[in-house]
Amino acid sequence: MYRSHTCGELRINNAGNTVTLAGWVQTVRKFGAITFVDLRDRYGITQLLFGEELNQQLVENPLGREFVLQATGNVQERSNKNLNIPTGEIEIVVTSFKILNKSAVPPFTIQDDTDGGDDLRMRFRYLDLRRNAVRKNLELRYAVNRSARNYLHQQGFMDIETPFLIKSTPEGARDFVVPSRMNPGQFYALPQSPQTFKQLLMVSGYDRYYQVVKCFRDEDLRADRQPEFTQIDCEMAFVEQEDILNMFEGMIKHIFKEVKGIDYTGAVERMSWDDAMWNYGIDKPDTRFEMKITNLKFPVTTFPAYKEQLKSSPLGMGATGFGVFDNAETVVAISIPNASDYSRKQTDELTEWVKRPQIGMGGLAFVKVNSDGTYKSSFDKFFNPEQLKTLGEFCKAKTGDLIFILAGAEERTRKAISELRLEMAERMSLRKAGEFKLLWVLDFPLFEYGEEENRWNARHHPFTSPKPAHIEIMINNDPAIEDPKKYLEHPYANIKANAYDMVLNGNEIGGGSIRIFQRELQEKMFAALGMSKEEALHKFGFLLGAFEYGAPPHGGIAFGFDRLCAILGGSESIRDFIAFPKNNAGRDVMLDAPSTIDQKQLNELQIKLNLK
RNA sequence: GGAUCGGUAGUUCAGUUGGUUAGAAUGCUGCCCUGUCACGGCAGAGGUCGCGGGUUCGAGUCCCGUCCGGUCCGCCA
Repeated sequence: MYRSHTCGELRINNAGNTVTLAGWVQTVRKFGAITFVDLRDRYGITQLLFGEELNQQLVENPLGREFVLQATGNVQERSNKNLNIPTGEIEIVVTSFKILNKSAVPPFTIQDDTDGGDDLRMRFRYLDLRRNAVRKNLELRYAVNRSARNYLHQQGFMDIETPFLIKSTPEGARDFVVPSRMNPGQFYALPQSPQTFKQLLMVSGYDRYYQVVKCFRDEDLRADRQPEFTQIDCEMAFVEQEDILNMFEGMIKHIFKEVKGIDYTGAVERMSWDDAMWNYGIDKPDTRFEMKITNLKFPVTTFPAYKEQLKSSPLGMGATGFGVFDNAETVVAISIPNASDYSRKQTDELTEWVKRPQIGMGGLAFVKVNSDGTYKSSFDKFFNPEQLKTLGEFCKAKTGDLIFILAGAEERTRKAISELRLEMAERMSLRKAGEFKLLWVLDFPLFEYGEEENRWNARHHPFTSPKPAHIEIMINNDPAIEDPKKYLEHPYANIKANAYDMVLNGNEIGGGSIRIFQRELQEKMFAALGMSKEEALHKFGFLLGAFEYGAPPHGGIAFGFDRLCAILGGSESIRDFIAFPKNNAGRDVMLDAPSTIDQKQLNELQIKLNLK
């Protein structure tokens, strides 16, 4: 028996017991004749007291940081208690000890506030994982996993594993490929998601499926993106959108309750994609705060429903004399409350901020609504006080507001104002850490225009069904785009999908759709994406075939598990919620992977390298 | 594919307009210390300033290239 207790469980009522502990040496504090040792395991820290009679043994067997130590002794109440730790009222008076293993001096301190940098911590991830901060994240991850599984199990979902070695279908993301030794010249692909398998399971009658499953995408990384990542992947048969939204709203609320102790009361807010883009400039708005954008000018084709607003806008029709506005396709504004006292330095700094290549705007115009009711703008040369007042009122600006205005090409400008909105919210401390705000974004466009090939791409994926009312548009119109500049006028641009995203604090945490389940419509969809009949059969023949044998209506959703954990843990980066993550170049710096392979292996695979 | 920030002691960092022997904290080693828990005190060891080239009387500092790491844009159905 190595231990009778963990290092986290002994309390004052254990006083008098004889116990044996095993763990890692956190610190050694020597005081002449007596020595204190903090012994750590993943359950906590317990103080060991080595008395005078053990001095000689300690000289012969010196202890160092991270040594693995087994100690037997008696629990006693401390004379000086440490109320900062749960075991702080007691200590173990050691009677005998044994060094189970020595340790080299660790390259960084194993403490909550470690001195180790990110790179070093990743290289020695097995040491980093000993730290409380990282361990807490993995514990949170496990709690979320368990909670999701519990909920889904209660709801009758069945966990079914799907294969990792599958067929490459390079539609969306790049596939990771795996050469097949037994089939020279042929390759498996690792799944970007179990999408088609879960649909086949619906055809097979497993009408409630889920899996906490690894997915693989060979694309460039970000702080919140890894080449292999985990999804909570779910699918249901005989459901419509409303059923899915209710079921998975329930799941997230269940997780909030079990993991964070938060009662998320009331229904999750719902917003159409059009409204999200119109009011926030992005399809995943952070709704913890308002600060909606005002559309002063925009292409009618993008927002046909708002034609009237364009007419009433002070910039919408005709020339103002200010070229920046007059020449822009889109002009959008946000009012920042209580910011009219921003200095020249601050507005200059924000101007530089929007001019960075990542944002890419030409400049930043502003209007201050002064406390005396007057308006002061960065373009006073072109606008008289009356015009400024009209503009300010149109933006619904209040006294003390600072209105920022961006002008430029539709897509870029809308994205920029959305970034500026988040940046200003950050500066005004409106993105509160402990607050969680969920949102469903609905009615996404089914297609998006692909400039490179001048054709339609599936915005979600090619298995997403159109809104029932829009199926006719698809069937009755040719997908071909004659004039690339007028793609927005093509009937396909108006087709909305039965697709939905769940957004948490401005992060997409899940997305899904009601699927196509009839062969004809699925074929029509492949054709719309520029796939020939032969190509569709070659890539997805199995699915089209399955649809001929009684495919039920079905739909589903997948949650980004790593990201969900990171947000619940209050972090921007998902790496500390993954035990062994990759760096931003897709490398595992601990394993030093990827790496070259032996010529023997290449020969077996009949692969010849052709490196540039 | 692109932008940007960084790389100096085991570690985290400082290092001025280019100028004598490159510093601090922490860690490490040794000695002292019977109530610490970020213990304390004294002493000591520890550096190819990422790498290569260039400018210069002289480069950690300036220039070019390259490698490594962080963040972002493109990309991510």
